[in-house]
Amino acid sequence: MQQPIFALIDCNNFFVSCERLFRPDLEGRPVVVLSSNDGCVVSRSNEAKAIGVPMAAPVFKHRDRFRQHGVVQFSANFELYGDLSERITRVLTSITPRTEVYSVDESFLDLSQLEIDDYHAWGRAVRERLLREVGIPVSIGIAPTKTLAKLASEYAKTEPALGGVLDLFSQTAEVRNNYLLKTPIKEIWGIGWRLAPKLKADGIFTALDVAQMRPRHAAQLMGVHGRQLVAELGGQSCHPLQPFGKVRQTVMNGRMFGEDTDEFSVIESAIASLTARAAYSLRHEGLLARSAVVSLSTNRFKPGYQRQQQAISFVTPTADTGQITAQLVQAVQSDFNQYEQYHRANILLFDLVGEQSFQTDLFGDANLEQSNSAHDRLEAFDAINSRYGKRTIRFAAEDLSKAWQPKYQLRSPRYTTNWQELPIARILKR
DNA sequence: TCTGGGGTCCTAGGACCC
DNA sequence: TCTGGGGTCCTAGGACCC
Repeated sequence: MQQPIFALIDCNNFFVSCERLFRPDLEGRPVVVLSSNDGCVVSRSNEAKAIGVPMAAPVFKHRDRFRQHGVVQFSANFELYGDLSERITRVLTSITPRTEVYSVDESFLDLSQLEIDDYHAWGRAVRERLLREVGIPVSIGIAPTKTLAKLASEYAKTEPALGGVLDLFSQTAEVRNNYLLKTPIKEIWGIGWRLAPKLKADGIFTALDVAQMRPRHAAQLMGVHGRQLVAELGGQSCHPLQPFGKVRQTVMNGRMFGEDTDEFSVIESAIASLTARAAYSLRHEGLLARSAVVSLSTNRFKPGYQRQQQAISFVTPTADTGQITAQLVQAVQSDFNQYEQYHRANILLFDLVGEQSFQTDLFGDANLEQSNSAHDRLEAFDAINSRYGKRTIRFAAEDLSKAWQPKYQLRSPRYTTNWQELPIARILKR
């Protein structure tokens, strides 16, 4: 088996870059994209980083700074970002099918089967092509392991002299070690805020220190991940390319409400809507759930924070929106307290099985006819929505109330996925 | 007043069994 | 009834990622 050669293609400030694609007037200005309810900063342009807006900053703490520097704000427009992400994936898979879509803005490619003389030049060409065909700038790191490719892409992003590409694969061990030496541990993929102080207490400060740890020692401090981390930083690959993605284990859907509520009908409406989305994901991927959890909570930043949670399991695995909603609403009702101000609802579907392979319960045969008719009904339901637009038909419970819906006051048009919101070009005669 | 959403994997500890 | 070792399964929580 040939050694893999990984390229990590990482979109620069992805959400902000998507917004700028349709607003070229925002080039050079500080821009941020905000999470649901316009609560936190989730993407920042370089100019926004430069004036000191931290990642995940709560917006209300930075209002003054935003005003002072004329920071342009957008509510997250995931439909737009998802569509542009797919366009990038299409280009990358045309380069090689050995592509793993790691997240909405990152993909790993295995280059070991391609004939490439000069990896840096290859990276530059891919970068140019994505800029030309999709319009999104990327950074590219190339290395013998995913962890090193990730590290390389960070330098490709921040050191302009590299032209957006860092090839650590073709470098000598000495050059590679120099990069490891100047990388603080918290920048390493897999070391977060809990492990970093623990390692520092042990005298480990740089990626090179980690690479030189005894594997046993690393395992003691960080569990099995530690051992893998030492190997990966040393150039020995532990995380193979997963071109077909990982099999999904759960479907989660949760929202903070636009405003807090003590009305059960509002909560019922939220659960119905969250379930509709989650169950659709199941059907879309040909999956059924055997179990679910639903939880309600009050605002965790207010005194008296409460969280209640109920688990249910289904007699027969299901992706039926109506059935799941009914059971979740019933479960939540038992603990509902009319004197609480609820702030958030979450649902989690798990114990997933493929719809082909699921085993019926003891009474499966008796239910078969019923379950087939439910299946046909949902198929028609999804077909209508796919043809005429999302939520063209929906369950009545979803519309009991809109009070829970998050606010997206600053959302840009869905330029590429909604006919009503296409950009309009005007040609001026002169 | 205002603090995101959606995931994965590992581990420690309890319950239960022989 | 108590004692001890060792195995399995389940669950809650921790840690990480984007």
